[in-house]
Amino acid sequence: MKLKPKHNRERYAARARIAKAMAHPSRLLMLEALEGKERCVCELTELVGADQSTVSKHLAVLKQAGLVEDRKEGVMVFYRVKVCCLKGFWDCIEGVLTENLKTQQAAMR
Amino acid sequence: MKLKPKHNRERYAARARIAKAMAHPSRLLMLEALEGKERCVCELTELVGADQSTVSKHLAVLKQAGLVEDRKEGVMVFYRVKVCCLKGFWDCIEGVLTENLKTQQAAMR
DNA sequence: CGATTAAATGGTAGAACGGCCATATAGCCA
DNA sequence: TGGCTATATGGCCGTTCTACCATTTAATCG
Repeated sequence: MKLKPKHNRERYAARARIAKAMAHPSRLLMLEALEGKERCVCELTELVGADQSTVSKHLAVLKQAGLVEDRKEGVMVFYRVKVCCLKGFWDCIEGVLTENLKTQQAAMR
Repeated sequence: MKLKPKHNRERYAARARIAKAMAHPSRLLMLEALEGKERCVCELTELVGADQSTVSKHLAVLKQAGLVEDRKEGVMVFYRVKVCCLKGFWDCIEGVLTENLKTQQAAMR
């Protein structure tokens, strides 16, 4: 029995949406900074070193993807990581980078 | 002691390059299809259902990121996954999707 | 209330992406 | 050699992304 292609397409589209949300240096940086420790937008803005509005929009992307959630406290908004599966992601990315380095070194000989 | 920000920036840029290479439905589909089984471009083209040139370019992206490698055999080119750490990636993505579904269902009440 | 501060939103310009078509390249075979 | 097939590449165009600036919104505090 063949799987329904429509469903598969939607499945990969959904996956891609998540991956896309992570596919930016600033967002990765924030994601890592937010693991196990919530931070306000002002702190993240300082960390990233971009305009506050830019950071706010990046956070909206992460939130929309379901990767982070926020909490309002007075004037400030604190963000934190919402999911618990990021380690696998980091390990994978690092694994690829390590692999690439190896390939690159092997190619130099 | 503070870490050098320049290096950190480059590190996150490198990570983002990998994540970006995966952040497309067709590329995710191919990546999964290529796990443990090499396939020619024609087969992948059929699988994805896009123009052959489009698929070829997607494959170039995956290759450039170091995620797949290729092997020429006669007129055909066979691609296969080059890294061994994709499981962590899939698990992470699926984890987020599951989490999102849960959140969504909880919100309906 | 008015001033101040944190964050979000709207607007916009430039860059990057993604699709297809047309074309080039390369290997195979008659 | 000429024709056929599998891939890759170049070009073009519409869409999306990303950054910043300007402005709005919301909460706090005189």
